[in-house]
Amino acid sequence: MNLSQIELLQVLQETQLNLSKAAEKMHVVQSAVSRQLQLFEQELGSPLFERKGKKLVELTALGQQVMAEISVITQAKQNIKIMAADFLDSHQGIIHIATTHTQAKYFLPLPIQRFRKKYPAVRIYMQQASPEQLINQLHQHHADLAICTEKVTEDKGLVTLECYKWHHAVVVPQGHPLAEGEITRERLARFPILTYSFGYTGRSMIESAFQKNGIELDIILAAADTDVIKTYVRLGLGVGLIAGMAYNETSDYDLVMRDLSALIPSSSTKIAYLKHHYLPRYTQHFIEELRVAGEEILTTVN
Amino acid sequence: MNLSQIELLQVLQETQLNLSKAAEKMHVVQSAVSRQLQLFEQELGSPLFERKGKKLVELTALGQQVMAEISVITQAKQNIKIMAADFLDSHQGIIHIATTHTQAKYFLPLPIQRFRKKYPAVRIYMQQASPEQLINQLHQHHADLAICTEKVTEDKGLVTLECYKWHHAVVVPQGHPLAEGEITRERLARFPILTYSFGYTGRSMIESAFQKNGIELDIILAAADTDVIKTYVRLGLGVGLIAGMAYNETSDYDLVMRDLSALIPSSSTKIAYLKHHYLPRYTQHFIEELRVAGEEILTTVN
DNA sequence: TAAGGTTACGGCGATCGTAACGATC
DNA sequence: GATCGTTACGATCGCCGTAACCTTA
Repeated sequence: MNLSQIELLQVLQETQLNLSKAAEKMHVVQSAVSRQLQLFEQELGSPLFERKGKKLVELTALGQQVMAEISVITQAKQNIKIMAADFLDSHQGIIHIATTHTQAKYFLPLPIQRFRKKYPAVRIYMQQASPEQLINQLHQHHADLAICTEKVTEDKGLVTLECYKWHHAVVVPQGHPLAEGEITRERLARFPILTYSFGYTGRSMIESAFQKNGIELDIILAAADTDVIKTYVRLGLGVGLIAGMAYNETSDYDLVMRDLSALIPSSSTKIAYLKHHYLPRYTQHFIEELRVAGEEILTTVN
Repeated sequence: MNLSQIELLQVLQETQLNLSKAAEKMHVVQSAVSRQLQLFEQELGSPLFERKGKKLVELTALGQQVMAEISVITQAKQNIKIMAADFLDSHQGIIHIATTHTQAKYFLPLPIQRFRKKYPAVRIYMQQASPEQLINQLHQHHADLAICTEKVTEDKGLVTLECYKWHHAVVVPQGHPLAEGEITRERLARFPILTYSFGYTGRSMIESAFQKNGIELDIILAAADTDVIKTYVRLGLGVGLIAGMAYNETSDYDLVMRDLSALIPSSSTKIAYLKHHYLPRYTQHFIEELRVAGEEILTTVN
């Protein structure tokens, strides 16, 4: 048993058990990985893969058990490298952030700007995806941190930190009936609604708030992206149900925002990362920066 | 980075950072391990050990962090081997049990005998030690299971399962005053006491039961071993305070046992093993056997 | 001077790459 | 015939062992 065999198994999983692709990923010829896999299985005494002809099609029962340990080893090995690099220079490195559009555009700019001032040599790579995909990104080591509102607390392999709480708001064009007067769930439900797609930015909170009261919303457009929602609100398609912090007084001067904290329970945006993933110091500081910015949102809103 | 370097670090810790001893343990010459350590430190970019001259004296801060991951890898690697062996033949293998004298002599014989009937090809290695040492044995991978009454629940790295509850008893020679009449804490405390050493077989329960009531015991002999206690009771040195199941009606016919469940709260014997240690099926069955035997003790006593 | 550690060098074996072949869609 | 995997063989590079040397109790 050696580490390249371990790595091979890890890569095989990422390539749907395709030896050729795995070989390519590992920068060796295909015959090499074929042999290494044979040697490893031989050493263990049982096959790790079910084969159909020569192709690997799935993991054996043993393979599944072993694969769990493989992940542990890969993670630990990774941690050692990160620790050492962090020890050498804790002001240099990369943070891979996976987040949703709303966070990327309306929450992250300030903390990232501040962080970059303190750590100019740390690169920040940001990728957008749906919350479900974010979690995948973490598990596949394509991201170090995920920042989002939905789903992350359910995954047992993740650590989640609360970042900030916020609530939804409705935006309408100036002169729209909802721009004035008290807003109730019933009144809101009379208009066509534009809001987030399932699984995005507190959509679940919207669902539960109205369903619990037996009111059905007429959602005529669902998008992952607040800007798309605003665009169609401006076109007069209906009222926009968006995250409060996604309203910008200057650029959205033509829209009226009305707070819905009384109607929809607050949502909570979290920071998530893999439980056994060592975070270098600069990443820990980045998280601090996020939480500070989160605190500020709380205080400015109140 | 490769697995033998990982193993080297692990072994170095077990040999108090002595390269020569580590080399011997790994069956290679000393110069080989010296070079491998250098290569590894070079790869990481920082030393893992503080050196005094050429000698390694302690871990650096980085070394400590890295060492934690090393243990994880070692454990995972071990697990893979165990899993594979278990998969090949789940009726063959070795169980290393670490336990105290009391358990080894008075509890384990029955379940071990039964287990051996079902798994004749599984070797059982048993070693006796104090509860503290037992925990060390687990951490150093010298034992798979620890069976004892004290301490194991405090260690965060261990899984503990309750095995059975029992209570203390007093043994005296026939004709001794305590052989008759009601036994109270006060009455008991008037006699010289022979019981277990600190940290052994429910000794902590004895302490707390009497201290809480402001009564001091005159413990004139403390042993790790029930048989030693009985021997001196027979010589008339005092009364023996032992675990109830350590009294055997036939072989101890010359002693009188009086139950103390009313005076000393019951003790609980546990099975402990390392949290991330994979247990082969036969070991899981062995644990089952222990718990069945534990159940039986409960029912026969009541 | 014994014990622990490093450095230099030659030899051996593990693992790789090339290449030809087999199977499956 | 394109994709995927296995087998054979020669070449290379990593790692070990021998051995000489350094350093500190």
